[in-house]
Amino acid sequence: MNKPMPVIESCSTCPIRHRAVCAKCEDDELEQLNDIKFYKTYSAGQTIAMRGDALDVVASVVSGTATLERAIEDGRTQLVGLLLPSDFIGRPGRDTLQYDVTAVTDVTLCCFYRKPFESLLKTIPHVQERMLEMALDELDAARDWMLLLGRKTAREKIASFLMLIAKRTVHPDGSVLGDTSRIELPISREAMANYLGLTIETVSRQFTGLRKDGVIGLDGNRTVLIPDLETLLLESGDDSDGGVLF
Amino acid sequence: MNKPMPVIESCSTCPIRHRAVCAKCEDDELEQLNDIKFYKTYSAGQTIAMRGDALDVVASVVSGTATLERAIEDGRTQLVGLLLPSDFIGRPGRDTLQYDVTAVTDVTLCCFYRKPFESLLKTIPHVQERMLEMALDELDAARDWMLLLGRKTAREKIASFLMLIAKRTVHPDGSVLGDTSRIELPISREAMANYLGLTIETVSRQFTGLRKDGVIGLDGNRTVLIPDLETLLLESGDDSDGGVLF
DNA sequence: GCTGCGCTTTGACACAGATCAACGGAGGGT
DNA sequence: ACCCTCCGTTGATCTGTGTCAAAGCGCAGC
Repeated sequence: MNKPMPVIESCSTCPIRHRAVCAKCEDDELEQLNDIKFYKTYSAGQTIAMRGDALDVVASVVSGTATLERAIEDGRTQLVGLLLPSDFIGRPGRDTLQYDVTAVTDVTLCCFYRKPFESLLKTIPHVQERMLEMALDELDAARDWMLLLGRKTAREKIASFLMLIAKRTVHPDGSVLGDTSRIELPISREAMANYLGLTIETVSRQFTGLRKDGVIGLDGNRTVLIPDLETLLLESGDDSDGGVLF
Repeated sequence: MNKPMPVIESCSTCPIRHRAVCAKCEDDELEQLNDIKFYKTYSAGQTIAMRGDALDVVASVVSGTATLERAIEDGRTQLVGLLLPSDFIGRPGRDTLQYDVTAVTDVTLCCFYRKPFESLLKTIPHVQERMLEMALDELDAARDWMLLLGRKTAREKIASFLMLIAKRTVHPDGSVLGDTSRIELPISREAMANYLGLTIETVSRQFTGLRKDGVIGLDGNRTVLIPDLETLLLESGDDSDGGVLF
């Protein structure tokens, strides 16, 4: 179903070396992280952790996609985060997990036991620095998402989501935005619905609508063709964005 | 309209000394912050800063309430944060502001120029530590809010909002949760609507509904009586919460 | 005490998206 | 090749919330 998981020898060859919590580390600091890290893999669909679990381990996503989910009694659920490679799971200074974490594709995590990691935070300022940066970035992303959930129409929500994926898609040649004309959706219709505060039926209808209007093309369920990124951006509702993409 | 602003002599007598970014500072560290801080006040309704503004100054809210807002072209706006005393405005490492910041009551800010503040971050680990803690807390709050915006009904949204205010209300006697039977809403119906992803008409109708059902009482527009916090919690949709209130 | 303005409430109606239900199509197991 | 299951699509209808409109209420200024 998937390509075999790449074997990672050491931090220096790690694919997320320059984007994860370790991004700012010097070689000697990296060494310290290297000493206490360990890898764990999960297969698609598997639960990584559940709300209320003891938070003994924190981790970075090395490859694959996972979701962060919040649920209420009657079955309603809201996806509150999409964890792509380099994203961080868990938080120092808290001992139970607040969300359900699920692997949606096969996932490899670079894990640390929380306690030693917390000690390292104090001795390696570059890790804490990077953690703060990442937390603030996620906070901004969460706030943009609040605008989407509170005020955007279904069509705008779908368009915004596609823009998000397009922006985070790394292409085979390594470029990030070069050819965004073809993107792979990392999650199912159901997960998308949960992310966007919609039902799967509405998601499906909006996809059909955007296709009929020529904004996107569909090639199977998971592949979306974007003939013109500008048009899609317009549909997303946040044009005149100040234009800052990253 | 308001009580006169309290004059703050030094950090040691500051009302937010133990909750703001400086919470973990030792006396000598506090001294350093003290040296570069300055106060600024805004009156109710005034714009503190706008999206796109250069972010030369970062600040903590000392007293009053401000809002963090995101807008799209056609006038739709979404409140993405409620800034109460001890909350932080601005972020190190970014040079333009992402949101509109508005004072909803008279507000006093404890300000720092961003550049020197960033330098201090590197030399005073306790500030960075606290910033990280606060950023992660806000991230959790933002995610809970995403659940609210994406999945809750109008009535649940209002109930959740009232719970939020009840929890953060500090009573005259200094207790936090003691007598929550009477709370003051810090913001107008319009701001509430923008916070909850509703219209003011719906907000109004839900207030009326909750009153008719005896869940709350109203005393004027800004004062809400809560006969039974349990009942309100039930209406908010996140009972079986794990019960952790703080 | 009146007048006018802003905020809130209430009412009538419209509509986007939810809900309920049926169908289609791809992939895997036998 | 067949069936079965899972996922996505499409259709018909319902409903919660938005929209448009008007009326109530409190408060500042004259």
